[in-house]
Amino acid sequence: MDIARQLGISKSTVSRALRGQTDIHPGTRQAILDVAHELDYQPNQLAYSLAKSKTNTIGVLIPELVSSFFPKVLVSIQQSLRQAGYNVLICQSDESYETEVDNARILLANRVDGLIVSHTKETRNFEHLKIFQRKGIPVVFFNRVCEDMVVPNVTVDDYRGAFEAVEHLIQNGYQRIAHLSGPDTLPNSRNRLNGYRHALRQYNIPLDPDLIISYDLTLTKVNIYINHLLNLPQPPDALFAMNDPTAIEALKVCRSRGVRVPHDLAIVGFSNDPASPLIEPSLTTVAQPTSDIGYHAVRLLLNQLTGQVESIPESVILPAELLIRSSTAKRFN
Amino acid sequence: MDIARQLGISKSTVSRALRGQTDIHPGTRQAILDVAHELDYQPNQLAYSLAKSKTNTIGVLIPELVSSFFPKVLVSIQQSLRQAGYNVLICQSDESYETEVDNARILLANRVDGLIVSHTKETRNFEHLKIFQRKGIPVVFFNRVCEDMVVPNVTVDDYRGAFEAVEHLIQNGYQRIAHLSGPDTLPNSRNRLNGYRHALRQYNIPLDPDLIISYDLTLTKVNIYINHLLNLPQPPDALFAMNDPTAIEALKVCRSRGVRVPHDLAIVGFSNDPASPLIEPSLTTVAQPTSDIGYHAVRLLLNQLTGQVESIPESVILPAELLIRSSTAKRFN
DNA sequence: CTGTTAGCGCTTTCAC
DNA sequence: GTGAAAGCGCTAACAG
Repeated sequence: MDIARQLGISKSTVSRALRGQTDIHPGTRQAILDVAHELDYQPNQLAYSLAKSKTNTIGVLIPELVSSFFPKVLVSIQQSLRQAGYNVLICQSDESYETEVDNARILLANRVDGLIVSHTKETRNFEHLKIFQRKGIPVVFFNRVCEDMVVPNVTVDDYRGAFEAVEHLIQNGYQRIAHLSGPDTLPNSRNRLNGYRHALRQYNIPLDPDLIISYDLTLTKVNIYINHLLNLPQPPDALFAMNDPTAIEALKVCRSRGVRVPHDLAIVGFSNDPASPLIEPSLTTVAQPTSDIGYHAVRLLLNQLTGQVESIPESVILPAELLIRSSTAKRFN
Repeated sequence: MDIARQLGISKSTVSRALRGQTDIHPGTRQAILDVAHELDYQPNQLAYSLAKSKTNTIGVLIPELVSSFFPKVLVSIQQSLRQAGYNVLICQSDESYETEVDNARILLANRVDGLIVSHTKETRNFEHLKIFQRKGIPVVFFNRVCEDMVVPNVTVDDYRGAFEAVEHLIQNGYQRIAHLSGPDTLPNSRNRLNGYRHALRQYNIPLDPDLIISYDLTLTKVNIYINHLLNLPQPPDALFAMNDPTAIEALKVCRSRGVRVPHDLAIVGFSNDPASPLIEPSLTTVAQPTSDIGYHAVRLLLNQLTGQVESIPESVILPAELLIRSSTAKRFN
C-alpha cells in the first residue's frame, strides 16, 4: 500500500494501525492515520474479503421491489444487519424464476456470508438455493418458504389471518363468501385457503367450489374473475381476496359495475397496502408484522453465522392482525 | 484452484478455458468444464475484481425504499445495468445524512465502478460524494441533484409540472391557491415553488405569502399546516402539495374536518403515488417518468464508463405529466 | 513494537 | 497449446 511506502515502514504495521490493534507505537500510529486521512484512504473491502474468506455481506433475494410488503421487510432486515456489522446485497427478481437463478449465481460469485430469501411465485426448482446450503452458506427463508429445504424460516400465520378475516365476514352477516386464491404452489395461498375453508366449516356454511377461484396474481385476471363471480346466478355477497392489490382491483370492478361495497359485496384483503385505508370504502385487511419478519429473519441467520446451529432449524410464525375497516360493515337485510 | 489440481494441469489453463478463450485444446477445455460443473464451481468475483481492479458493480444510493418513486426508478436502473453486464449494490439511507455518508463509504470500500445517487433531504455537504469524483469513479445524480458538483444528472421538469398543475387549478376557477412546499435546500422544492409562482403571476393572481408554507416533508407537519391554512380568516380554495403523500394527508385532514374536496378545497399532488387514483376523490397529480429516469441515469453513467466523456457533462430533463382526476374538478360558484 | 513471508483466487505477461 | 511467475490489497502467523 502506498501509505506504507510514503512512510517507509512495512505494510503490516500500517495494517495493524488501521485496524486499531494494540501494541503499536502511538507515534507511528498517529503518523499512519494522518497519511491515511490525507490520502482519502479507504480499505479495499475486496482484498479484505479475499484474505479473510469472509465478506461481511448478506445477500437478500426478493421477488419484487415495487410493492409495499417487501420494501418494508427489507428496511427492517437492513437495519438489523447493519447493526450486526453486515452489508446487504439486494437482488430483485421481478417474479421471474430465471432472474432469480441469475441473482443467486451473482450472490454466490460475490461470496455472501449468508442469504435471506423470499422466492418468486414461479419457483418450483430450488437447486440454485440448495447450492448455498451445500457450500455451507446459511440460508433463511421468509414469507415464501421452500418446503423441501431444511432451513430456518419466518412466516406469518396466514391460516389464522385468513380464518379471522372470514370469521369476521360471517359474524357481520355474510354467507356466500367467495375466495380469490393465489397459485397453490405457494404455501401462502394454501394456508389462506385453508383458513377460509375452516372458518366456513366451523360456522356450518357449505363450501361452494364455484366461489373459490385460484389465479396467478395478475390484475387482469382479477378483473375477469370478479366479473365472472358477479355474473353468477347466485353471486357472492362477500369476497376474501388473496392480497390487497387484488381486493382493490375487485373494488374498482364493483365501482364500474355499480355494485355497492359493502352493501352488495363485502371485501377483505390481505397485507395492509398503504392504499387500503385511503380508498373508498376503506378496505378491511389482514396486516403482516413486516418489521418483526425482518428482525427474526436476521436473527435466525445470525444464529447460524455464529455457529449456534440447532439440529432442528428454528422457525418462527408471526401473528397476523385483522384490521377492520369499512369494506366489511355489518350487513342489514 | 482445486479444479486445476484435480486435473493435474496449471491454473492458467483452467482460467483460460473458463473464460472461453481461443487457443485451447478442445479436449482439455471439455475436461475442465466438466469438472467445473461437477464441483458447482463459481468463479470468485472478489478475486476477479481484485485482479482486474474492476468490480462490474454499480452503487445506487437512494434516500428511501418505502415509497413508490424510488423503487420504480430502481427497477429500471437495475434492468438497464443488468443488460450492460453490471450488478447493482443498493444502499438506502432512510433520509438520514449520516447513513448516507456511511453508505458512501461502504460503496467506496467495495470499489464500485460507478455511482448513481439521489441524496437525502438533509444532505448539504457533499464531501462523501466528491471523493468518488476525485478517485475517478463516475457519478450520476437523479431527481435530487447536487448543484456544486459537475456531474451528469437526470431530473424531471419540476418547474413545468408545477406550473401546469397550478395553471389547471386556475383554469378550473380556483383563486386562492396554497402551496405546501418542501425544504428549500432541495432544488425540487424550489423548482416546484417557482412553477407555482409563475403560474400565479401569469394569470395575474396576487401572491399571498401566507399561503406558501415550507416544511420538512414529514406527515405530522402536514397535519398542523393544513389545519392552520383552513383556520385562516380567508382560507385557500385550493392546495398544490409538494408530493402525493402530503396531498393525501391533506385530504384526510379535510375529511376529518368536514371540508369537502374539491368543493371547499381542491387538491393536487405530485408523483402519482399508486394510492392517488384510488382514494376518494381521486387525486390530481403530476407524474414523473420513472422508467425513463432510470434508463437515462444508466446511460449517462455508461457513457462515462466507456470513456465518452464530454467536457460539459450531459444532463437530461424529462417532462412531467399532469394527470387530471377528481380532486380538482371545476369550481361552481 | 515492527518486519518478513506466505497466501486468499484470479488475471496477465512472458516463456516454452 | 500450456506453464511459471508476478501482482491485485489485505490478513495472519512467525520471527525478531
